[in-house]
Amino acid sequence: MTVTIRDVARLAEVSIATVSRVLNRSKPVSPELEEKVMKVVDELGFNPNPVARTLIMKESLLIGVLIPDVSNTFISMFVRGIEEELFQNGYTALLCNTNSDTKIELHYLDLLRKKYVDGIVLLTSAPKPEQIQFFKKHKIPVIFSSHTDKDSRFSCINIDDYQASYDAARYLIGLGHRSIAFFCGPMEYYQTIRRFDGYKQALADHGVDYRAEWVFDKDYDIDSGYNSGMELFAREDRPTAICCVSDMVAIGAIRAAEDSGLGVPEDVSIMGFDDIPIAGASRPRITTVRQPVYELGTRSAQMLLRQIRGKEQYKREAIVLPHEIIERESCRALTT
Amino acid sequence: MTVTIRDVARLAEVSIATVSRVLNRSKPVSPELEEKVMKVVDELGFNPNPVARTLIMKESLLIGVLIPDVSNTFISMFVRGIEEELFQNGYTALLCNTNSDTKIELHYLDLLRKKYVDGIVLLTSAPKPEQIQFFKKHKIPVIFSSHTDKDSRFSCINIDDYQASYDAARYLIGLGHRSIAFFCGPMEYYQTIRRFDGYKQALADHGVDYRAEWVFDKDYDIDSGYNSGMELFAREDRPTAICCVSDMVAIGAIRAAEDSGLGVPEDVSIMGFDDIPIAGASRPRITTVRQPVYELGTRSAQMLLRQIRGKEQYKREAIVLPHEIIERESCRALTT
DNA sequence: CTGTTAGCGCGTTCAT
DNA sequence: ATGAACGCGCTAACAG
Repeated sequence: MTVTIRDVARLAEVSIATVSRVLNRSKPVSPELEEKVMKVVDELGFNPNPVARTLIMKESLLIGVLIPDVSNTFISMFVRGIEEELFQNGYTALLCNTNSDTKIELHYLDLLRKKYVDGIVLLTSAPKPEQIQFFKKHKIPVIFSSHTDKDSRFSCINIDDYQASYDAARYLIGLGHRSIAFFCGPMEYYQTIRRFDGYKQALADHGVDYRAEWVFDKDYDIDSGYNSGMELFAREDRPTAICCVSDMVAIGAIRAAEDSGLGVPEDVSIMGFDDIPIAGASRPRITTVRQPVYELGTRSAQMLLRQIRGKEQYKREAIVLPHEIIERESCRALTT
Repeated sequence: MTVTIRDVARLAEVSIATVSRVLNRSKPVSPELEEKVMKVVDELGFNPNPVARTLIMKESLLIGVLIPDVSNTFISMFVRGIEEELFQNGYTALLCNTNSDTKIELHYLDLLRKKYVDGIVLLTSAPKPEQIQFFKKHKIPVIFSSHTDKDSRFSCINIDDYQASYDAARYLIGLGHRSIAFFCGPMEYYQTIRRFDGYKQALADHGVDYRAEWVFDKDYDIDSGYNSGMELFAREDRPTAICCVSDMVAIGAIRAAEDSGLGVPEDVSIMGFDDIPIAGASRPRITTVRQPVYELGTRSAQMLLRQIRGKEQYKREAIVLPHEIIERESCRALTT
């Protein structure tokens, strides 16, 4: 049925070793034989079986991509970047949604190892001890994305979450706001903590009061933004601006504002994060902190490939990509 | 380094055949030996190497997922459904973005075959002859999603695109609209054609004029909707309503309306398609045709697994999932 | 430069 | 019920 290296060898009247050598250029072969082999290979449409190859070489051209949830736009754009880069290099992505559940993450990690993936890109809520442990033990090339993982010895790529959040808050302060709420993610997330710190520092540096009751730590989705918004807007004492942890949260918050009879940005300024496509098209267009998502993906893949190819010589990299404030319509200057 | 079946056999003082038999329950083994084996398996934490297994069994527990682009929300939700179901059953998804490019599709198809994927879920613009050819030749289990592929012998799952589009147009007609534009996808897409037919039939059945200059066949994204909108709204002779091929197109169209000084739904009613989360949160909330995306994904996976497990006995299935019109704020009744 | 041979790790006959 | 031996398709020593 399927044509094997043996069939090629027989028809070309050479040994299987020779066929293997011309196909992999692993050792010199005389031009005549090479031609004979290639001819038969073309005729038969021979394709080396990658599984058999993996069994020996311990390399599969497979990359594991561990993420919380693809249906999140930010993540799917990130994945798209990874996949694009991997494809260019002959690798394929194994998609693993974990919901940030530690058990599922570990389960997948183990599965990926057994499938001999050549490397793993990890996008997780925080670099968990179990994960660190896993990669210390198994030495599988890995990139931690969206983390700035100082202590550990693993490569990582991220924006500067602290600074980005600081900049967002400062931007609002620059607009004249003195009461700024913060709609962030769960406080177990390393990312959340960094951004929260940036936010607080910006307030502190500019003499703006920090108010714990204006911090809502729900999740990254629309509903979280909406619920936080409805809760906040029902109070008498409202802030004039809100920093959101994602554009989706911002959209939920804007929705909540309208449902509470508040105008954005007339009554309350709302700032997003990520700059997904919808941010520039929604009403109002959302002022946001742009992350180079797609590039985060391609760069992750590139780093991982460098690591895979560099083997032992590879030196850990820690890349920080620039963020940028995109001014649009959802935040206005306070002219008291 | 890695523990193999041989290590287990040695420590348990049995043959590797016995170990294999208890692990796969392929043949009866005496209780005593079974216990001995399991004990050693646990102690060593032995995991059979799936690659070696694949080489013999020709099954990999890998499923190829061929899609145009994950970063499209509709698609990423679909993929999420697939992945969730596969995970429950011990399978893993290989993600393949093709941009609907026939060459890339074929390239991936061939790659997947060589990796011995157990099956493939295909979400493509149209069931192309090359694809039909491929699956006739290689007999790999496959599900065509978002296609109602009558002629072919392959299983498929979809909503009724024709009827859904018909219903959308009729809904608008029921609201009193008599001039309805259609923002659809590329006419090479089978899906586009079906929906276009449904739209035209609805107009015909209700005595509404069809106007070719009100049909814009761009793409499924925000920009397409925006560009079509800007072009249409610049004209003197405008329709009172628009049927869009996706919620993203609707969002672009709404944006274009506002940029053209038009209110939605006061000046123009705009209807979406898909009902992605953003549809219910954007301003105005988008009236749309709901597709059960996530279920489309899980059902696709289930069908594929049935096919894989049923082998020869499996009979082709063609499932049509229900759609539903979700009334929200972007369409209004015309009170002339 | 080329061919022969021994595995990679596992499932499965074929004898016992 | 159990074990020895073979082979899945390929790469990499090892001879020549």
